[in-house]
Amino acid sequence: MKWDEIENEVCSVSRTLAVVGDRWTMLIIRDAFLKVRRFDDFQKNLGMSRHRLSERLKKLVDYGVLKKEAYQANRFEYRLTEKGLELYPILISMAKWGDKWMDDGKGVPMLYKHNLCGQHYSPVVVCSECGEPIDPHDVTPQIGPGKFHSSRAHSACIEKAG
Amino acid sequence: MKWDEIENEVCSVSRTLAVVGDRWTMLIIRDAFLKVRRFDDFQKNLGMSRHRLSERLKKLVDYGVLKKEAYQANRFEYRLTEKGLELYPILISMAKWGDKWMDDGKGVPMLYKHNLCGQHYSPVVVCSECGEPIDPHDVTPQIGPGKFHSSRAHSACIEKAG
DNA sequence: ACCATAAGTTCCAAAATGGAACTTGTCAAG
DNA sequence: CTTGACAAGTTCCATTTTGGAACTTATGGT
Repeated sequence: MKWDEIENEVCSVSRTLAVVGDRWTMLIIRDAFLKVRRFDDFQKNLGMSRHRLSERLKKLVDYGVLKKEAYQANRFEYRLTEKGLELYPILISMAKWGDKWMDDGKGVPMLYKHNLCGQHYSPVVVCSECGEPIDPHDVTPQIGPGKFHSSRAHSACIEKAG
Repeated sequence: MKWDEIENEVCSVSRTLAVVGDRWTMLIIRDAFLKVRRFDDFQKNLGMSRHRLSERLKKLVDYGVLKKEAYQANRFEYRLTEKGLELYPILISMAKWGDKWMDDGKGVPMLYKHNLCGQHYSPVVVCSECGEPIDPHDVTPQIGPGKFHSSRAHSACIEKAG
C-alpha cells in the first residue's frame, strides 16, 4: 500500500495521519500554536526546505486545518482554523510524552501555564462520561457502525458494539 | 535540516516526532494497542512493505517503545512497553479528531468502552492542576529550564517562566 | 527609479519507499 | 528422518519523495 491511500482506510487514526502524519506537518502545527503565521518565519524556525513547506502549507489549507489570509497585497498569513485548533490534544500529549521519555537531563524545554488556574499544567486524558483518568488497560475497543460494513476486518480480537 | 536531526531539537514535540513521527509508525502503535503482536500480522493489517516494517519495528525496539520477545524458537512477539503504553493519549486523541473531522458519513469506525464506567467514552484533556478541560486559548507557553540555555530561540513571542 | 523583503517556484542530486523475490530456521505430519 | 509449510526477516531495484540552492515575481518604502 502507498502512503496516500491511508486516507481511505476505515480508521480514524489513519485518516488523521493522512492529514498530520507526514514529516514536518505536526511541527508546522506546533509553530502555528506558538503564533507563527508567515511563510519565512515557518521556514526559518523549522529549518525545512521552502519547497516542502510550500507544499505542506497548501495541503493543510486544502484540508481546512489552516486558513490563508492576506495581511497586505501578496503577503499572507496562515492561521489555525477550528479544525486546526482541535489538534491541540494531540500536540500537547506529544509534548508531555517527550518531556517524560525523551528528556536530555537539562529540564523541560517548555512549560505551559493554564491561565484559568495560574499553574503550570500537564495534560491529563479523562473519560468524557465518568471523568476518571483513562488507563488503556481499562478500554475495550469495539467495532463501530462505520467499520461494521467494511470488507477489511481487523485480525485483532475486536468486539462488535451492542 | 534533515529529518533525522529533529531528535536533537530542544523541543519535546520534535523529540516525540523523532520516534513516532514518520510514516506508518503510529499505525504500528495503533495495531499494537489492538493486540497485534507478530510480524506477519502487522504486515497484513497495515499493508506496508515487509522491508519498512522490519526497519520500523527495529527502531521502536531501540527506542524502548516495543519489546521483542520470543514465544517459540525464532518466533517473536512485539509488545508495548510502559513507554509505549504512554503513547495512548496521543493515539486516542488522533482517533477522536479523525472521528469528528474526517468522518465519511458512515458513522465512526470504532467505539471505545471505558470499563470503569461501562460507557462508550471520548477522551477529554483536562488540567492536571485544576481539572478543567483545556482550551488552547487559555494556555500560555513559557520557556522552560531546558530551553533557556539553548542557542536557537524561537521567533514567536514566548515568555520565560518565572 | 532603486533596493529590500515576502512568498513562493524550479531544478536536480541524494535519500527513502514499495514490491517482489529470496533466505533461513522450526515445527508438524507422514 | 524427510518433506513441506510457515514465520520472520533480507536483498535488490525501480519509483517517489526530499533537501538545498538558485531563481522569480510582486509589493512597499526611500
